[in-house]
Amino acid sequence: MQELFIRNINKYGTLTTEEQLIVLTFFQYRTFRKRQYLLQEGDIARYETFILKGVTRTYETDKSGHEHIVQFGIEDWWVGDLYSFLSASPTRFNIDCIEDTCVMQISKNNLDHLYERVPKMERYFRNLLQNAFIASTTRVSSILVKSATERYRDFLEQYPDIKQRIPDHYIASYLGITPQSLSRIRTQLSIKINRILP
Amino acid sequence: MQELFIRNINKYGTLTTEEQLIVLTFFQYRTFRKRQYLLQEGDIARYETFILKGVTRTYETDKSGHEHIVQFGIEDWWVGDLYSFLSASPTRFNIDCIEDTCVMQISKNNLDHLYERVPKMERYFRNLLQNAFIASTTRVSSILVKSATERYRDFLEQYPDIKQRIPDHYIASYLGITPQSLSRIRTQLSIKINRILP
DNA sequence: CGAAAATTTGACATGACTCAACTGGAGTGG
DNA sequence: CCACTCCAGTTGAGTCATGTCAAATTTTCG
Repeated sequence: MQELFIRNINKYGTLTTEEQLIVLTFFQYRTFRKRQYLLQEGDIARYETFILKGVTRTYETDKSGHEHIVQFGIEDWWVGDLYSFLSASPTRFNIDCIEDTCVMQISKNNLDHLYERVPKMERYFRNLLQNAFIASTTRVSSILVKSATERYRDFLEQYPDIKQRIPDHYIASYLGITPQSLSRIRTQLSIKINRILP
Repeated sequence: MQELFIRNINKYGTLTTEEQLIVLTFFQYRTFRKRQYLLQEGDIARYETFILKGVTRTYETDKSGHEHIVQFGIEDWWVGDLYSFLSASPTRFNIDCIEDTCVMQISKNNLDHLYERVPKMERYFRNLLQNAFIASTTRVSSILVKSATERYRDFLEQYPDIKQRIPDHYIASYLGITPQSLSRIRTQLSIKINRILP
């Protein structure tokens, strides 16, 4: 399964077989059960995490106790709290698994060493961060600019396959609305569809 | 003024004097007037931009014609549309100047060459992107989790000096609310303050 | 099968928006 | 330098989208 990881790295500059082996020694393979935490509010994020298989949710709890999902993680994607990881300060996020999940993890120390040992990885992470930043910017713009209905449609389009793997109330939380509102949006949309396909 | 730029780069691994000179050859110094566009919707973002002096706003126009500010740019910060820049596709953002603004700009070609010529810059941009990504994640979380009033207070705290330089209705747009709502929030807050300091 | 969780639905409350009018200050042209 | 315009900011009234609370229904999973 770890070849998914190597393939991901090779997207941004191919590693030699030897480099691949070196890189892997800096990572730790781990598995998590459904509902298990990868990270809990107040912890320091000791690892950055690449998902080989499974789904995670990164969420924050507001002062009235409601959860807000900031990001989903799926195969071939990184999750973590970069701020906590880099500054060794307590995180305000929780990350847990929606499915049983297999990951590769790297510690701050190992990451620092990895950059020295395999300089190509500097470029890999730069590219990764470019994509993550672009995705995050798109998310900001989408929350500001679009209606809940549009955001839901975009979500379905962007993750057509993920729909079956994530309960609706999590999607609602990600969209920034209540499960009740999402339910109403869905009936609205299906009414429209039924007008065309009766 | 350009020493601000060099100092910024040196935050993440010091350049030799020679490297500094090389780096500068890849950049272009430019000035923009207040209200002038750095980038317009539909353009391809040819440059990434470091602000030496001035203030910019990056905004998007929704289908009913309302503007939504995604980011402000001030001294010592980068602005641009990274997606458009990297993919050479038309941008959906506008960037214009709130004050007369001086910048350093680099093209995609020059940036690619720069990485080869001065590999340290790879690390600089990685670190830059880390910070940008963290900032963007914080913004997402803040929009999802906090009320408009809280976000306004956070904004004032985060940019205490910027308040005088940015009209309120831009701040409202950045917060994702109308100028009217912000005005009401402000009177609410001043009422509360006056109760303590009558 | 049965308990717990997820989803839907209804009634009502509320925060934010729209539209519109008014105020005051900044900038411009005669 | 003043008069005028224009734009930002404020305020009020009414509306609407979304939230809250509560309950019914459906689905999931031990």
